Amino acid sequence: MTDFQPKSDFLATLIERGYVHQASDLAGLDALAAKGGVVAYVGYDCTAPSLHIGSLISIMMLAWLQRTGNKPIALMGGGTTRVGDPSGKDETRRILSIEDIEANKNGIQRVFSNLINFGNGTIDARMVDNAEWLAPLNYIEFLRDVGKHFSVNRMLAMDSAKLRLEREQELSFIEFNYMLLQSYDFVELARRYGCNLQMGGSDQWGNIVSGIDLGRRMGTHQLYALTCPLLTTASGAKMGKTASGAVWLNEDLLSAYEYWQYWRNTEDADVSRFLKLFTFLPMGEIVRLSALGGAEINEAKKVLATEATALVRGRAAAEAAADTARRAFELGETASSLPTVEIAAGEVDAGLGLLNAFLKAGLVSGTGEARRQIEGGGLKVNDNAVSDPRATLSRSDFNSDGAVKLSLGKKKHVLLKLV
RNA sequence: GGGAGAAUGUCCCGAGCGGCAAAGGGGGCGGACUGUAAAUCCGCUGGCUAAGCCUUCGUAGGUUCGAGUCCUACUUCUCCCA
Repeated sequence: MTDFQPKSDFLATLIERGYVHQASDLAGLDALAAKGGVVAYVGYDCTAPSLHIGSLISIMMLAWLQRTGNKPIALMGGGTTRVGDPSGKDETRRILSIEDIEANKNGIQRVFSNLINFGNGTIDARMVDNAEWLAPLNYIEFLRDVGKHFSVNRMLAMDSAKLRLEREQELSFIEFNYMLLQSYDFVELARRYGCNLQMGGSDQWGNIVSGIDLGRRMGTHQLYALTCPLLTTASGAKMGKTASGAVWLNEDLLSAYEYWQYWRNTEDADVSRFLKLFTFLPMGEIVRLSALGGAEINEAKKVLATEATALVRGRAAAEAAADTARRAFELGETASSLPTVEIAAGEVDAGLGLLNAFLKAGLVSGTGEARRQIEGGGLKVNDNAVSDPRATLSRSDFNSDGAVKLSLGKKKHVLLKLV
């Protein structure tokens, strides 16, 4: 892959920035991309009300595709989610109701318009839902038209099924069918929209290639596959997980400030890779930032955080998050833009215990945890460590704006504000 | 259909002669060191109105002063035979 010299901007960019893990026919795809002839899709399951950063790479691939003169399609798995993809999963996922799937779909769709332009022009992106053609399918017809092209022997040999079988874990028939549906999606998109490339995470390789195969058997034009690596951090953790859960792309599930913080806390060894994958910064700038050593690399992390946040949440939100962080961490100020929780003045006057104050602020999950954190020196009120679990909050702890700063550890701060 | 085994702390894996809030590990959180990094070291990791009280070992009963541990039934999963 490294010795391939792409002629198209699309592949040149993707390869240079580290998006490419595996591809079915690089030369053929390159030729197509060089003349702006690629129509590529990525499918997204509707299993949660928002995508998280695990899906961000593939969205970036769609964005680059458009920026290099080709047409992206974002496919919502409104149909396939009713079945459940077994790829890379140990256990059967619970089957979601159709209402949940629809609600999730509505949440997921929102992110895309930040990164991709939708419309009716040749290069404008399309958003489609595979429920459109999967839901009305007739079982017998589907078996005759599509099912006959699949070999169970071959399907059993593919990783998604093989792993389950080897580990003697349940693989239900409904999941086993997922591959057929995803393959059929590819064919359907080829027929409807001239789609000729499917991209996705490396765990999707089997499903994608089997779609190419189905396309050939069902007489579509030549189809291509391109996968990106599944991301882990330099220290091996899966990306997108934090203490409080996934790193969501939607604002209502994770504030811009917290999203910015996620990127700010990137490990040194990941900075260069993430700048390439999760920003549109030109390579020259990335090379310069990546060369920063020691404490200076923090500058690069701030750029990464702001750029990555701007992509998904908008430039203004990203700048605001950066500013909040700068005040809180570098100037030691109590920035009024920190996450804020309101509290009734009467509650404070009645004598509010610190334990419960931290609980209200959402910094601890219970007073038990608050007690433990006090023992470990992890709780601070207005930057002063708390030592007495029986202490209470009083009016004098609040500043002139009627706010106290409660902190858990060095990074998590919440303002309690009187109302 | 017959036989054998398993289910443990609401993140996961996993020990547990009738005295158990229950070993150990991973993960996570906090502290120290740093640079809001990694690595390393230390502490914590059921809930609460907290020297006490309450609720936990698949479900429901039973034996016992006392049950995660013994008995019975049920549920689910795995394996072997058919």
